[in-house]
Amino acid sequence: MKSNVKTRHEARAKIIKAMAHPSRLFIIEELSKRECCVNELTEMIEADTSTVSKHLSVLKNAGLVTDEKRGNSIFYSLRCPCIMDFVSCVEDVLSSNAKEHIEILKCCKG
Amino acid sequence: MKSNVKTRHEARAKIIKAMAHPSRLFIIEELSKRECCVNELTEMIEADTSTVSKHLSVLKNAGLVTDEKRGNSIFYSLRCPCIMDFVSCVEDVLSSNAKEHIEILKCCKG
DNA sequence: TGGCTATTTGGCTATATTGCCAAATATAAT
DNA sequence: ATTATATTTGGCAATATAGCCAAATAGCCA
Repeated sequence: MKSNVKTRHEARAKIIKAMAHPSRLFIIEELSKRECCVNELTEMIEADTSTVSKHLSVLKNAGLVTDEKRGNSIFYSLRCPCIMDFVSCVEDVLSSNAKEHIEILKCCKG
Repeated sequence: MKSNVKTRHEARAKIIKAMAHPSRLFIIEELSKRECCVNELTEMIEADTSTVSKHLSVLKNAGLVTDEKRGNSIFYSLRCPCIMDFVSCVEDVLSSNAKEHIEILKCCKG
């Protein structure tokens, strides 16, 4: 693979990898509705605060979210709303998978 | 997090995780142009055949690609072309990141 | 100042992923 | 049948990730 092509895909993979976790997808979905602080997300996810904080830092590092300190809290928000379009594409794959499984079941039954 | 919400995000994460690797993104991009067999992809990627084969099985397992045996080879193709729309969203994030870095540099220079 | 709340960081263990090699399998061609 | 070609599988070592606890940090308020 040519070096510049490799670099391009590494950059993309970095961002996609940041999304590739259930809790982080949950966070992305919540932030697409409204900005949230760490505490709010922690309560929703029901994990350790430090764990959620680390997830947020992964997302921030990838450039998917931004944070803003206001009063006592830090509010996170989604940086590129187009991310949610992607989630809908993932849903397409999922339903496509489900259809195929149903087809396979039909075939088994004969 | 409610159990059904958790399940939904786990399913999504599984698919996204399958995309989250430079070589697999390269494969997805190539397959979006035309179907390819393992050998072709192996030559392009310049890795061990077994490595590429395993990447393909990850993609297949997630339902992102299908394979079809023809003659001596197995041809892989992309199952949901909308995946490429997502890649363009990732590009948005990347260029948005780049812009921000440039802004930061400007600020430093004063 | 000193305590309070919100968040991040360090450290650790458990688990998952990657990529190579060698070996197994499958199919085509001679 | 034997050989050659294409692909997958098993095994292993190196590396990366996840999540918890404890401790550190930062800003607010009395």
